[in-house]
Amino acid sequence: MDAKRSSIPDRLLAWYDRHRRDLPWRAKPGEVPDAYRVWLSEVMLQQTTVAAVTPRFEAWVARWPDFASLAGADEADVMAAWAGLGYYARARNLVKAARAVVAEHGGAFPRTEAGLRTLPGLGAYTAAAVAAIAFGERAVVVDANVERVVARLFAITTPLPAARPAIRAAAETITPDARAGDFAQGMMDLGSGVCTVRAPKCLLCPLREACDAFASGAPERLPVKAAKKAKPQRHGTIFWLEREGCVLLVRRPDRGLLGGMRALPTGPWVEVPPGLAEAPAETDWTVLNGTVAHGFTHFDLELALARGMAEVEPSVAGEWWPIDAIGTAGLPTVFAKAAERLRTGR
DNA sequence: TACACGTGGGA
DNA sequence: TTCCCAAGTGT
Repeated sequence: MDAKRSSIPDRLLAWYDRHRRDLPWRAKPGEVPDAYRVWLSEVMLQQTTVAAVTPRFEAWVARWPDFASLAGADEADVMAAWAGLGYYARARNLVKAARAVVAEHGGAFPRTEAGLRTLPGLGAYTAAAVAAIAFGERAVVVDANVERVVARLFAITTPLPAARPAIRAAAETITPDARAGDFAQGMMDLGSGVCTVRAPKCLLCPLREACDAFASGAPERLPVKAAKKAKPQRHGTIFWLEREGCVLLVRRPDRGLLGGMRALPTGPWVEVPPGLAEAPAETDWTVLNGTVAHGFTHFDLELALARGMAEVEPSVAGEWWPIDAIGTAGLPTVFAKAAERLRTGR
């Protein structure tokens, strides 16, 4: 490795010592990291911004401060606590992993990348990040920030995701044996605040002199990404069934979209508006004017809203939830949005 | 490998 | 408004 590359770890660590972000899950210099908090934060931060995670992290650790408390939690409470954060498999896997730690590891988190990797919800990134940050293991931590920084440092022009092996190999060559956790967090802070997607602040970058993309004059062109596919449009109907000041909520199947979450009953989500298909009860439905639009990762959804009074027993299993407490039900955003419209009938 | 899987914020 | 994107994982 040439001299400009060999200086990267020291330069990055020195920059981190001066500019590290103070985050609620991050141990202060000299403190011993709390593995539970490190793990929880890493899972919450998957595809989710620091701004969105911060208040949710604080509320979560106040309620479930360690593996034992989370392992003993009611799964429905956990899912409701996760509502609005998205990617709900993360919450299901948090409970599974906490229970595995208590039942199979004697309450102690595995301390190696390989051991962590066996737990549900800990993939290549999170296992490496926890091993490095919580336990000081030298692990090669590659998230979207690191991908961007490394693609630029080494001027890797292969489009993502095909570039992943080359990026990992390059990251391997600059990962130090000591302070691997600080190095990982430093790379992420650098990617987040300096080596940004648009308009990178190269004049503030400690690695500028080692960066081939900076030398090229157009670092923002890297990394190259593959073109994305168009999102299909789907249509559906949400049903608001009332009885004595309550509304019928169902629990979605454990697998699949919004799995395990409390929800309003819906019909199918399909190419053509399905009308009142699969309504949860026979009644005189009123279809509201207007629709609710919601974008998921891989399709856009337009929902018609139907209101009705329960005159007979519903045809689906569910729970009657007080309408004036609908905010405590832990509904995913798409249903919270619809509920706000339906509650008032507008 | 490719796709399913959420959401809110910035430009 | 629309598009892009964020500390990815599981199948």
